[in-house]
Amino acid sequence: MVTGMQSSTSAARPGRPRSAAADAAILEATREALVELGWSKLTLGDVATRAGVAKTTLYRRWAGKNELVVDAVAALFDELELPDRGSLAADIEGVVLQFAAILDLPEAKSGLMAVVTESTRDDALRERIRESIVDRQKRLVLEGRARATARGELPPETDPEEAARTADLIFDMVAGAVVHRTLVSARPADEEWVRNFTRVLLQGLGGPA
Amino acid sequence: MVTGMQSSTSAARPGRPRSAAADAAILEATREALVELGWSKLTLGDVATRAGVAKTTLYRRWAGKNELVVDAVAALFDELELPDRGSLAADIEGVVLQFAAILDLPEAKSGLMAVVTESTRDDALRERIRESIVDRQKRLVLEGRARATARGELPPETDPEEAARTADLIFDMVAGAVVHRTLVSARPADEEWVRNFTRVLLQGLGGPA
DNA sequence: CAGTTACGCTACGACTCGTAGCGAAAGCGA
DNA sequence: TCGCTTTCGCTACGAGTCGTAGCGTAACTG
Repeated sequence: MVTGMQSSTSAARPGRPRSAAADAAILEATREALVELGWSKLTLGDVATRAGVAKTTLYRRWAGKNELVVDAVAALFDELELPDRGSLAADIEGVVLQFAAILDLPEAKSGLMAVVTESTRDDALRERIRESIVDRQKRLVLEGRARATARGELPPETDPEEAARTADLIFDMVAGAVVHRTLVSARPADEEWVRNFTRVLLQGLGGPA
Repeated sequence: MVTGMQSSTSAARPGRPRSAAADAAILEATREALVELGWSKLTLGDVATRAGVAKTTLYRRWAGKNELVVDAVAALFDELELPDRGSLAADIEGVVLQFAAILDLPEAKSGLMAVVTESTRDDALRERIRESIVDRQKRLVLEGRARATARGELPPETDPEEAARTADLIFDMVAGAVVHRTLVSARPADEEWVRNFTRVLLQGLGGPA
């Protein structure tokens, strides 16, 4: 969730507690509005109406459109997993297809890209995106590499700093390619594309066709 | 420029001609406003004031914010070139560094991402982006491959359909990785990163470190 | 000079923004 | 049961932006 609450298990403060149901309804209404209206035409007043809460309630919990949409979209990426398919190539293909399926949702398309756009001028927002979305998924790269190393498909890493750099690079290459394919080229990241992508990623451009 | 004019060298229509200087001033003012205000806070009224034209003039030429920013940003990418550096790796590194430098401009960051975001809900806008930005740069991939094939660094393509698919894949991988590195990871695509990226792209993950 | 188009300017209704103020509701401890 | 505290829904508000219409003037053509 990562709302800006004062967290730290404040454990039963006095007064009326915030409605957890309202939180869920607001986030769901936000995703719904993203699908129907897109980012630019989404208004907080409309979201409040859809969620059945007052506009003021919404402003009491989120600072603005950006923060709200980050939370609404972040949940979509939490279901990503890396099932063990027996080989590095198969593992990559599997997780990339999952990622592509999520990115194919209209609420993910417009929501994620919009907050990334806004983050170019808002460092706090960028940090929030990194915490609640990006860094959480980087685990997939580390896990996949660990498995592949155990299988003997990749040489063991010696320099930990070098290893971290490579992990970041892989993440940028995988996520970047899928996003560009889906949003800019506007063509589906289907099985055939993923197969070709994985081949180039593993064997390079000179590899067998 | 790619404004929606009726083109086809309409050759001296009657009446007062549109001021070319106004076009240039508006696009320049748009880039300036993107730097200072970012996408979401950019208003067409402000752009008109900066450019020294009336707001109505602006609306007579562009349908809205999206179309205006596409034209304002497209020009930034036209200076990309592919100087012959003697090897495929060096060619790639050179053009990627150029691309990264452009993406580092604030007006490119916020402007490009914003219109891509809007294009998820506007097919006409996406097509406009493809025409005036994306497809124009795909030439770099084709040129680089042709050179590499001539040098013997890549096997000659036999199936033209397969060749086109691969070119699209490469473009998504290169552009996507640089964009993700620059905007999402928010770290510089400097020489070291580009060197590592190129190595993985050419030799794959299993290649020598 | 008449015809046509672009221009700058002003004004407008419609909409969204984010906030303030109010009374009522919901939880807590005494 | 009674206060105390916080949240809630609701209404209202000034400020700002949107996109368009109307008007008189400027620029160019035949």
